[in-house]
Amino acid sequence: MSGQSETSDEWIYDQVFSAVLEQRLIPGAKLKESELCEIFGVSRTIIRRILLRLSLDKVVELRPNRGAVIATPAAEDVRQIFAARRLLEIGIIGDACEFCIPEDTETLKDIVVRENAAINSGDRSGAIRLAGEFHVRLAQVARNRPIQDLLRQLVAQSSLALALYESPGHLLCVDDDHINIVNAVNAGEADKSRDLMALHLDKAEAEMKLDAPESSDNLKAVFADIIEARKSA
Amino acid sequence: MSGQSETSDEWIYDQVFSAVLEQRLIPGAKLKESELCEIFGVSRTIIRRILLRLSLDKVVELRPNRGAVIATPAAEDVRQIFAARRLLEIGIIGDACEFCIPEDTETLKDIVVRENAAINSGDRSGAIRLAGEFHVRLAQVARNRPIQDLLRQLVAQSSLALALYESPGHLLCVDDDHINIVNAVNAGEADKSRDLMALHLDKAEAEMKLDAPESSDNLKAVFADIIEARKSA
DNA sequence: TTTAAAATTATCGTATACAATACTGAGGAA
DNA sequence: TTCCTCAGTATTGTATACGATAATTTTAAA
Repeated sequence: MSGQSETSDEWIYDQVFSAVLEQRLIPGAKLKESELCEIFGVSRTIIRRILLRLSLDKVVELRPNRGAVIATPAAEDVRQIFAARRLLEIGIIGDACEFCIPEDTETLKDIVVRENAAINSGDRSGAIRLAGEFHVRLAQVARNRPIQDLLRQLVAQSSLALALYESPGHLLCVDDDHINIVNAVNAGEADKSRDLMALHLDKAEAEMKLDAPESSDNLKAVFADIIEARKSA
Repeated sequence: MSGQSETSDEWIYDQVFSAVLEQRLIPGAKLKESELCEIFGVSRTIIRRILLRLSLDKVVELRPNRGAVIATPAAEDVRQIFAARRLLEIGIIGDACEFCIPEDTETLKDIVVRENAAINSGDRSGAIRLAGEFHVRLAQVARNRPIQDLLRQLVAQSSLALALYESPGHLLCVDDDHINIVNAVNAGEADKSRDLMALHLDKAEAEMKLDAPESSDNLKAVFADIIEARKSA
């Protein structure tokens, strides 16, 4: 939509998104246009364009005449998001195995290295972002642009979900899932890659406490223990 | 983004999209903002928002400082779009069979009926739109909102591709694919549904002349015969 | 006649102004 | 009190103004 600004837009979009990943912006937080204008030094025209994009990616919710807030996906939404990811990612990994060239392997490994570095240095936003980029890049290796684009949206939503549903105090930790997948894909082992990916996605979903009652705006639910105590008394 | 205008936005978006489906706007056609403003009686603010959405859906291409044009997907893009659709639609149809309730069947059948009516009355835009809606609704029956949203984008791109690549003079004609799929899904026959859907998508892709050289802006390619004739002379 | 460069025009990109809507809090009635 | 109503304020939605970039035409020279 803009020449130089395609970059500026992207930057602001990423800044907001990073704030979500780092839980500086939690689901439900209000995004006042005028404040964002001051922060980023641009007019509402720009901010509103970015809010629209974020809303189309389901990262923020645009409430007519009532402003934008960080989206609050329900547990069921997250399950569906992961179901969609399973379909796409397991579906394309065969092609990824077929088309993977050394350069692709190089790129993927580099992402994993940087991801682990981010985890070790406590760069939460960077780690989540790189984890997401890994999955999107795999779609690129499969040589399917539309799926890559779709996956980008799903990954963004997954990242938001992570901020909402991960166990409190849960720290990101290094595991070998990603690097194992790269190696299997690089070796062209389609079946093994599929299995690894399936397990990895299951694990990622399991890490979120989707079964827990949503930390809701339902006060009775939040203070259920007190209500119980009063009943006994 | 707007209260009443969420509706108005949608309407203008659909009007532009319909023009594409009816080939009143062909790929490459320029969409001048000021003209769209006059036509729809709104300011550039609104038009630009809609153009941004159309571009995110890959229906129009936004060229920085050079305006918007109807997108021109390459043959390879269309193949990838259909590959993505196969993945999603074949992937979810099992769930559709499982969750389908009479009301869903009713809705789907109604779409097919209206689609056939549109075909018979020569309503090209309506027919293509309803055909697309059929596929999107099937994702809804599968109870997966994210996939439904993703499919909506893919279907929009497919429709654009249809305008580009269908055989010249090719008329839409009634076939039983959609109604057969509804019946199989309604009966809960997962395997049969999958097969029908796979064949249907293959057929839809095959109807486009993706192997033909693109009717390009490459003059030498367009007038290759003349060049050959002169060589012989 | 053709080409190249400069001036002109048109269109896009951003900021801002104004209008419409929703939020907030004070005052009054039940 | 507690609830409701009605200012006043704040925030969003749309239109418009202005500056920047690209397209076009004109003009002049080869």
